[in-house]
Formats: sequence, C-alpha cells, structure tokens
Amino acid sequence: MKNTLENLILEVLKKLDIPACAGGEVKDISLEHPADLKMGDYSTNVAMVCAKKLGINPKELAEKIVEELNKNKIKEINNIETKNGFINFYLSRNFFVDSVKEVLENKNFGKNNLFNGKKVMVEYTQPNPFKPFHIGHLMSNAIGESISRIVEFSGAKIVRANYQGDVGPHIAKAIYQMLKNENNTSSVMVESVSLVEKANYIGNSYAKGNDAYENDEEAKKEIDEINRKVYDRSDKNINEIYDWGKVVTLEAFEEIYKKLGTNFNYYFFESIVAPIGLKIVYENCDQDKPDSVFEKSDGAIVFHAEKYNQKLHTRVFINSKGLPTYETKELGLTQIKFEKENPDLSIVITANEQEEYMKVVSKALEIMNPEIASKMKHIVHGMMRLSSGKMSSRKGNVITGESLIIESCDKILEKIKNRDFTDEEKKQVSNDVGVAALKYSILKQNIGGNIIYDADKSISFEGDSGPYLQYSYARANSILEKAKSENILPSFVFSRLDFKSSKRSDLYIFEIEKLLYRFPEIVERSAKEFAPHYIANYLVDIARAFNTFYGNSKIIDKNDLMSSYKVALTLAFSNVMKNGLYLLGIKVPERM
RNA sequence: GCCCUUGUAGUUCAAUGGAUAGAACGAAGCUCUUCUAAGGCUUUGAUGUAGGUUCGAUUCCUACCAAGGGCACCA
Repeated sequence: MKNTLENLILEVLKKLDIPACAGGEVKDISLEHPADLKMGDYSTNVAMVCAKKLGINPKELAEKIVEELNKNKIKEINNIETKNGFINFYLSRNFFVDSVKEVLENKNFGKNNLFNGKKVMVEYTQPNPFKPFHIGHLMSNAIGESISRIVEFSGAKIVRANYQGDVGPHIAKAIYQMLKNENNTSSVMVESVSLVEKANYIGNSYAKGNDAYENDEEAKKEIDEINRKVYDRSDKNINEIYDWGKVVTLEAFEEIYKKLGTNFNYYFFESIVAPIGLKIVYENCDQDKPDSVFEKSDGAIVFHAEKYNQKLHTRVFINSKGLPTYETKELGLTQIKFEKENPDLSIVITANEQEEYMKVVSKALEIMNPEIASKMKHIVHGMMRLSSGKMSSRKGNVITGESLIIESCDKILEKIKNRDFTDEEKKQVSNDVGVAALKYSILKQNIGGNIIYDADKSISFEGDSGPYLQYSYARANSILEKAKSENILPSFVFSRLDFKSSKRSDLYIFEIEKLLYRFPEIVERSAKEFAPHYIANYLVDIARAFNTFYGNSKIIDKNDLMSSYKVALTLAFSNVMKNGLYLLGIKVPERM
C-alpha cells in the first residue's frame, strides 16, 4: 500500500513538472502513519519539502497535488485532503476488510524478508558456573530470546549460543569457601539434596569467597593458588568439587532456561576458548615488527587501541602471569563461532558495562581479520536496578534472577487459586504469566537504558504489563469458543456495509482494523533496529483497542448481522496477539 | 581529567526532524442480573539549563548541569 501511494505521488509530481522532487533525490520526503488516527491512515510532507525547494507557498502546492491525486483515485483510497501542508490519505472500508481477511488467511502474516537467506548467531544470557543466575542474566536472556525470534521471523536462520566462564577467579572463590566448610559441602554432595539447594549452596559459597578475597589477605593467596590448580587440574580434591559443581550449576541453569523458553544450540566455555585466544594474541605479538598488533608492557601483553582511535584505551590481553583475560577469550570465542557456523551476522548481547571493552576487542579484531569484524554486532542493554534500597549484597540477601521468577509466579498462583483449574493447569498458567510479567517489564522499554525494577509494581499486573496482554488474548479466546458453540462463524459478508464513522461502536472497530494491518511494519522495524520494545508497545495499543471494543459492545449476538464480522475481527486480533507475544518470548495461555 | 550512555507528567516508560508530546501506575469519580472487573469510561499533569541549525527540534550540533558505566593485568 505504501509503495502504491508513493508511486501515485511521484506521478503527480512529474505531471506538475516539479523535477527537483519527482526524481526522488530529496531524502526528506516521507510517507508515514500519522500519530493521530484523525489525520488519516497515511500522511506525507511532500508539499512542504518541495515548496521549500521551489520557494512557493506549501499550502497552495499541497492543494494542487491533492487536486491531481483526486483525478485518478484508486479504490483503496476513500479520501485525500490537506491540512497544515500535510497531505493525508484516508483508506476505504474495502482496504481494511481485505487486510483483516489477510490476517486470517495468510499464515505468515507479520513476517518480512529482511534477513532472508542469512544465518545469524545470537549469543546471550552468559551465566557463569558456580555463580548465581542473577538479574542481569535474566535481562540478557529475555532480550536475546526476543531478538532471536524477531530476526528469525524476518527470514534468518538463527543459531542460539551461550558463553560461560568455567575457569577463572570466581570458581576459585566458590571452591575456597566450599573447602573451608568441608562438612557442609560433603553433606550437600549427595543424591537426596535437591538441585535448587545444591545450586544455592554453591552460589552462597561464591558470595562468601568473594568477600574473603577482598577483605582477607591470607584468603586471597589461597584463592589464587586454587585458581592455578583449577587451570592445571593438579589437585584431586579440588577436581572433585569442581566437576561436581560445574554439572550442578549447569543443570540448574537448564531448569531456568526451560521456564524461560530458551533452547541453545551451542554452549561455549572459557576453558575451550582461552587457548585459542592465547594463540591468536601470541601470533600477533612481535616486538621487532613496527606493525605488531599486541605489545609487551610491564610483563603483560596489551593492545594500544588509542593508536587507532583516540577515543579508545589500552587493555591487557594476557596478564603478567601468562593467563588470558576476558579480551583474549573473546577473540578465541569469535574465531570458534566462525569456524563452526560461519554466520553472516554474529550478535553478542551483554550489559552496557562491557561496551567499552568490546570496542577495544573489536578494534583489535578489525586489524587482524576485518571480514569477521564487520560481521560482529554488540548489542548492549542497561542494568536492572531495584527501586527500593532493600537489596544488599553485603547482607547476603541478594535477589537472584531465579528468586524473581519464583516470586512472580507465586503471586500469580495466589491470584488464580480460586479458579476452576486443575493443579497442573494452575502450575502451568502461573509459570507462563509470572515469566511474562518479568519479560514484559524488561522488553517494554528501549533496551539501552537502565531498568528500575519495582517489585511491588511488577506484582500488580494492571495496565501496561505482560499479564494484561495475555489476559486480553484469553478473553478473545473465550469469545471465540463461545462463538463456535453458538455456531457463529467468522465471516466478511456484512463487513463492508452499514458502518458509520459517527457511530461510536463502529469507531472501536475501525481502531482495531487500523492497528491490525500495521503489524508487519512494526515487526520489520523491530528487526531492523533490533528493538523488541516497538512490538511490546504495539501490542499494548492493540490490546487496549480490543478491550475497549470488548467492553463497549456485544460481540456474540444472534440478532446482530454484524456479529460474524466481529468474530472475524476477534480472531484476527487473537492471531496477531499470539504472534506478537511469541516474538517477545512470551507464552499465551488459552485460559487464565 | 578523558571516553561512552541517559535526562520527558508525582513515579515508570513511549514518540522513523512533523500536526494538539502518547501510555501505564498513583490520585478523584463512574461501571459487573450481559461474552473472564487482571477489564472499560471520565478528570488530573511533563520535554534538565543556555545557545545554534531548520519552514518545523523531545529528536541533530555546541556548552553547561545532573545520573549511570568505563578508563592495565576481574568478567
């Protein structure tokens, strides 16, 4: 539709002999949906832009253009008018009814081909064994999963990857603490203890070990020693705890992924990636050559990124003990990704605290392997902070990602306890809705900014929330079932008649129609910008339109000729809502 | 000190350089003998400061102020 209108406008410009604009070389011309539905369905500023070039009155030019446009109006256009220099197009009932029809008939409604034939690898979540699954991992997971689905919906083949630190100081800290509490540790390392308890024990050990590392010189020495032993596997006792703890924490993570709805294709580990990175760095470090990428400095091997871009800074790639840092591991990781899958685009999603490091790593990569570097994309998200000061890591009452999920799900369970569900259904619904509440609160806003998480607010599921969207879907679904039982089938027979723009109940219908056909554009924009929040905001808009319609008119009514079309509209809404929520990684309960 | 990001109703967030800056929460009022009230309908209120570019700036540029992050052997 947009292309059709653009062509019509171009033709008119040619006719009016406005060559400066007719050639299309003016970039400022836009054709878009106006914010206000009263301003029509499409709107263009072409008259204002051209008038400026020609030095004439924009309003007069707009009127001339409208006059020409009206000479051969196509059937999808109802009316064209001009206001304040804008030219507004009003589409006809035919167009809207056909677009609702398309939602029902086209199984691929909403898809686009932005990434057709491309393979895209997305790395996200990245929790570390021996550490708790914290809130940041939850954010990365929600964002990564949603971006994966959106890009997949846009034609790409998606490869989901997770990257985990199975070596390094954090492991040594946890093991140090577990060795100290040997009795407790051995009592946890038995079959009868649940996975959750085991994982909690390890997570708490890490927190205490970390504390000791920072405040106790003796402990620091011991931990450094354990760290070395973890690398070279020279201590039988440590190996035993390490192997056990790694399996336990990874299994606990799998339980969380299951709840969140993620399936990874690859798990990359730092222990595998580190030697590859070391090799790359050593191969590109030669003091005798003036163009050596890496240089020795104070016993470490560093990269002077500021040489290439003064906004960047120097970073250590291999420390003075010969151990690789995060930067070097990242180089190894990237190489392995391209060896295994050779993606057209490789996305890494992390918190924004890693943005500056990544720029340096990416500059080093660019010098050594520009082709791969050009296919890398780093997407950063903000940090989740709690609105109340209740959380304190020192007191040990850290809120983990997992505890947030559990808290949220429990609240839902409480809310639906009197509903007519089996225990199994209750469990399923409370899980789906609880997870939706969290995911939505992460995805509804631009991913770059910090999120202020208010536990109390996320528990109240009103208004702008995941459960609100699910609830709207469940209501629609319940209508569709009732329609089926009363034998009112979706139909378009009376959809083109008897609608009046002056009738309120009809206005509610128009609003849903006007939002429905925009869904594919919204998805495409989300894919182009890797920004799920456009979809989240759109879904709230359409849910609100549907709920208004629902609250103010009766849909199932045997005496109403329009009832079958209203059912068709309800079905179209439920399809779009279902697809939209899928793209956010949110499940849709049929009842709730 | 340098670099990056962010400043929008009381609060949490929207707004591809466009029209009267949208929602939600909160607050006040109304609404279930009718398809799920986790709903619907009213009312209330905002672009950090100072310049610049533009027919038009929340959006782009400059300075300042404020918040967050990063600046060598943690990730």
